[in-house]
Amino acid sequence: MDNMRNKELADMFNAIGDALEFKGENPFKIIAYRKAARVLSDMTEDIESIHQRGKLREIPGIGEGIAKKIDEYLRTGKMKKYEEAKRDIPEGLLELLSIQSVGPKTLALAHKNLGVKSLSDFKKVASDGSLAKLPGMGNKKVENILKGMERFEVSKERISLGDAIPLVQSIVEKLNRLKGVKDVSPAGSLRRFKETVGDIDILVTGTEGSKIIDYFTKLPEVGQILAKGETKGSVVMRTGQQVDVRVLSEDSYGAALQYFTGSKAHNIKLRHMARERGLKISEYGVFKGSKKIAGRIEEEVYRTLNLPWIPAELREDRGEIETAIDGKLPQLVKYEEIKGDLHVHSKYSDGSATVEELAIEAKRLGYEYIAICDHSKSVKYAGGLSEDRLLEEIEEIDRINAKLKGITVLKGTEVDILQNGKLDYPNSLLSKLDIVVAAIHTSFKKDCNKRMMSAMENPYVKVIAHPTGRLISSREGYVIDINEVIGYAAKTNTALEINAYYDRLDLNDVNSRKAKDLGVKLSIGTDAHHKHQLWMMKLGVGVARRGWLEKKDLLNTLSVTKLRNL
DNA sequence: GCCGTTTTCGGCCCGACTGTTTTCAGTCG
Repeated sequence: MDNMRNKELADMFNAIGDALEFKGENPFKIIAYRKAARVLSDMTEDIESIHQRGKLREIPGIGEGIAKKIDEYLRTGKMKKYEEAKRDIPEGLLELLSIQSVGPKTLALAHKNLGVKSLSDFKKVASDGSLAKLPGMGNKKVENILKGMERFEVSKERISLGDAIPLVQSIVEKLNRLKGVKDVSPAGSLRRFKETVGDIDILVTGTEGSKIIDYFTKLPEVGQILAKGETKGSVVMRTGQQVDVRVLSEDSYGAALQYFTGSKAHNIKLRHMARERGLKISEYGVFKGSKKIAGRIEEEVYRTLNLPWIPAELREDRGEIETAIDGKLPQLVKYEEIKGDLHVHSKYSDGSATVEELAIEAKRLGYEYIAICDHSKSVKYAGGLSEDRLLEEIEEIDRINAKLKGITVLKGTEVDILQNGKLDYPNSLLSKLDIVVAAIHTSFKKDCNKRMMSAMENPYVKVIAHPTGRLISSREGYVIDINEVIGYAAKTNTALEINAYYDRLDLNDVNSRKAKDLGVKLSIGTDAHHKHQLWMMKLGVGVARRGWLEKKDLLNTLSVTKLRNL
């Protein structure tokens, strides 16, 4: 619920952009609207407060025209330009732009000449030959559009990071085994650890491109081949994800990696800077006139602009380039600096592994500790522990700690924050634990701010778990003012969790950064319910890095002793 | 529509591929 106006305005400007594109307006005008939309949704500050201070024009990407429209909307609740854009175009038509090989020109052509208003109209004119007869169209184009429609109907969802990473790992391993392959690296939003990814991009250096592409397109998990050449192969996996592999020469590997990692906004800004210096950046290198001056590694590309290398997770055009110019980039936390997982479930509640199995797996992962935080008694559907059961678990943890060397099991709980704001266990019990994580699991619309704040006032509560409650694939989350929660966490010195479970990633990148800026510590927990889910720590670290977090901002980098004495 | 140590007007990020063309438009990443 945070910054709602920003989101509304961003959606409106994106819609205007789509409409103008459909109408064939000046492309740069369209870019301007989309840029304004992106800036608004990336902003941590509420647009209303900026508006009240009269500082709209100071936001980069917001000029006279768009500032006026924002003002109009915030004052009257309406925006004429937006109403106009919506009025002229049939509902749902612009969604068809997501069909592969269909862009604004093709769609406008079909709409004007053949009256296409929906997917079924569009399919009909594609199949009966009338679309192919239009000027500039032809049989091959229409064939591609029909293929695109098939894919459009199956799924247009972005892939979750938790599904994409294992898939990419297995492809990377297979490519690495092939003779003639030197480097293999994922690029794109996956490398930036964005919470969902569109298509998966993998870059390869090696000789004999066509052999590499041939091998890739014949992998057993490939369902359909979209394109196949000497430098690029594009496929749809049986599981539905699109994967592109590109083969490059070593002397342009860095430039290509930089280019294909994105984000688009980050790259546009870099190319803008290059232009000012009389340079040109492409996926093949940095050029001064026709002379190539960089391209082997990413560092070279950044160096030509007098910039330090910028970690992929920061490349969103959220101030990282300006900060790099000032030489003030954060020392992002590294996965190797994480000493343990601070939120894991065992068989005692709804997990599938025993405490000992989890401890052994944690040790194998190189951790110093793992915190077992099973559910508390009121959470019946998740096998919440009665007070006696928790005491038994505490005793078992003591026995395991005595037995196992090289790993410490921390006694914890994910104690429920009840409807009335009270905790599900008495303080006398909480005092026996190493770490108390508190969370809301019921009544998402009832007094969530008040309940969380009252939990933070409890001296034993060290962490608030999944503070917004959202599920990426399916749920909005609590009705909550996250800014107030973050502010109160700062005041009470309570840490907020970055829940690393792939469908949560909660807090997200932007809110984690906000928390850090207010001096709040963060705690990464996988919320794993199986021992094979502990790897998702990597996703949590990805979110932390996207949130500009450093080692000192996280509880997971503290020693066991310091954690216990929090 | 935005923006300015070359500009308040005239630019605006770059290249490949494909299919339709006979020199280029549209789409994509």
